[in-house]
Amino acid sequence: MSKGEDSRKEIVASALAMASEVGLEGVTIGALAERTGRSKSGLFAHFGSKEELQIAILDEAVDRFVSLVVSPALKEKRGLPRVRALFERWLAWARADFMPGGCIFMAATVELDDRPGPTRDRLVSSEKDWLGVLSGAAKIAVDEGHFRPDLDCDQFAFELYAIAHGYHTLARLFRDRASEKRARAAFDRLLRDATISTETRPSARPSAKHH
Amino acid sequence: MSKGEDSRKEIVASALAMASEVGLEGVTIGALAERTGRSKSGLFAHFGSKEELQIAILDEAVDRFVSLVVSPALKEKRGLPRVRALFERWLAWARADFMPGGCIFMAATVELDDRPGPTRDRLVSSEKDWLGVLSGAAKIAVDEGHFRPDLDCDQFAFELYAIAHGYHTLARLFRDRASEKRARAAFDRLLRDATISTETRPSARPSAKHH
DNA sequence: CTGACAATAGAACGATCGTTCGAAAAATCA
DNA sequence: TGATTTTTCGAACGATCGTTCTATTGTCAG
Repeated sequence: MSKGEDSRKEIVASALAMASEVGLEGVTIGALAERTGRSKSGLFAHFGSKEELQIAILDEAVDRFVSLVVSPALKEKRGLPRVRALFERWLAWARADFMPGGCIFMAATVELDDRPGPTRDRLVSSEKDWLGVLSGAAKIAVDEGHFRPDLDCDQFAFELYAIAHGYHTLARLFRDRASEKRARAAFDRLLRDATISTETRPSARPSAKHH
Repeated sequence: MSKGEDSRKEIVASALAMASEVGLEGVTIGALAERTGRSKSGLFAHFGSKEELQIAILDEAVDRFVSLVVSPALKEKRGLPRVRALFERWLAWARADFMPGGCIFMAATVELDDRPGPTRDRLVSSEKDWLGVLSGAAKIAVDEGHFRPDLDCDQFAFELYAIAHGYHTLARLFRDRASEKRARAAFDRLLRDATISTETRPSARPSAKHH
């Protein structure tokens, strides 16, 4: 690896940590330069614009997310074990030490939801992918017979997403461990509901088809 | 009302709208002055510091939240109707036209969770209050016999909180109406679980309760 | 109408923002 | 090694940041 790639990697890693604390916009060229012991212009030359730096941060985060959350979970057995792994690793991701300010995606979502542009586009597509992974994992669990056949997998993904966001928000705001227990309890309830077949519920009839 | 109070109100209202789009830190004195047709220093004099302006924004948001969400819901019948009203009004709040950038509390939470100070303290206490209202409403529903007696009301509040945050996040990120349906479905599932007593869950049994 | 006081404006402050440019230093290749 | 390219730096740019002054305007009671 060339020298340039090396220092770019190092800069982006530092920028990722910084962005998790102060947001993508809060990662200032000057502050990042000082943090990494470089000159403003020397650092700036690696990216060409602040927007490119922000995209580099998001790309780095996606890479790490895939290698720390998605890939390991895909090595778990298909179905319920994989769904569990995705959830557990997601929780762990949100407290990763290289993001001392919390999940960068959740921070970026709030920051970018009103600012059209390539940075936002990158975030939207990666979040869409992630929801697809969650929904797909649920679908596999259905196929494996772990979940009920009429489960709405997109709905399952939404609720999983909501639980993780609720956990993250409250854990960071109140600085306690309680919300982790709450999140796990909510996840258990979600699993219970996905597992139990519909005919055991009052108003449901044994359905053959889903979708 | 004096002239000063009048313009302060007007400034804060404009600042609230702006903060929902660009965050509390993004509300710059200069931009806000131009937006409200005033001089920087004239506007600044109303607050004395940017931090005070941010607190004023949060206070204004709390006032509106109470009068648009909490108070009306408290006029609903105790128990389930009130819980429903809190949820529905919360969803509506998140799309209020005076916050074109979405819920200010959710934006502020991400922005302030790493920045200790009076602004963060204000936010934390108001979020704690809100979770207390939700939990309390669930408790009343238990007392009224609408929810099962062994319901964990704090857990209920957490899950309601998570659903609303998931809705808000995805609605703003993907700019579609789908997440509203998802949120309502998740809420229904939450209610179903809070309603059915625990002993009916493992095995199927036609319950008497429905809404 | 006048005097007191509140509200707003204008100009300027040092600091920092993202960005540009040309030169020095370091790394790479012949 | 010498030549060349890549990487880094220092200085400066105009713009904007929050904030502080002083001066001017507007409001309102006596």
